[in-house]
Amino acid sequence: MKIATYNINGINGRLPVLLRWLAEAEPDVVCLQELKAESARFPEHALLKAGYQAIWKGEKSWNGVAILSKDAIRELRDDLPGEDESFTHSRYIEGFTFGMVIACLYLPNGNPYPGPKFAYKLRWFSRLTAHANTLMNTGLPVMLVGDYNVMPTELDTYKPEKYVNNALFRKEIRAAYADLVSQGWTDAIRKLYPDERIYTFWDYFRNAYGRDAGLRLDHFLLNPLLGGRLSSGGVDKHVRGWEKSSDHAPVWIELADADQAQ
DNA sequence: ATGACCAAAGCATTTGGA
Repeated sequence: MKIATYNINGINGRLPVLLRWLAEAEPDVVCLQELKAESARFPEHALLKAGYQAIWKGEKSWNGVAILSKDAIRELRDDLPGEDESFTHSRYIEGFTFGMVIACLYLPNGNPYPGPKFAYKLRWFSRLTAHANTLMNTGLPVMLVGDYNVMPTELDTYKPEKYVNNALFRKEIRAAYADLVSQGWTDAIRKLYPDERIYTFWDYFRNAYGRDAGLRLDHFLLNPLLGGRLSSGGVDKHVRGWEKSSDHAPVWIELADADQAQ
């Protein structure tokens, strides 16, 4: 089965692009970020017509996450656990579908560094890591999918030196990512392509896509039950070149059936 | 160092994005 993640950057403005890509790529499950729409404005009907059931959590103007599935999907939670008065953004939704727990997340950008937004990003990350530890120990197949707003290593940006003091690449945030992964998660795309420069985002500015000045920000973290089923994956880079495209491209992986995995 | 391009909100221009 095929699972994808796509920071759509406005689900209503880019609905034609999303539907075109869904018809072409035929993923079974899709995690979406940056809906930029209130929950009531989620295009549920158009997606049902395209064959997808959905769970979502929007908010006015910004953020917003959703999970689409060709099979029934049950919502498990619509935020990370814990208390934080600044935790009002719609950045996390977790569902159960195809026998797996799928967490769809949109980590804060965190710029400018240093500052309160970067501190918020670190706080958000530490709560994700705490909850990830809980999920890791459930005994269920789990994946943490979405826009992490983190380039994990120097291989994940076209120009590492330019990003040393950027919130997407600061050493604290790379350390937080490495700390999360060390719980036993597999970074699926990096596992499949250990040495390649693979990007999932190209800025609208400065012809970044044309110059391939990209960043790898969208990740699949698989727990060991799913890591053994990973069979392929990639970035639908051409979609970034479409008219009215998001600044991110869809990323996808394929898993072998549970009974075929070893 | 700056600005370049987008969407949303709301109807001009600001804000956030990464």
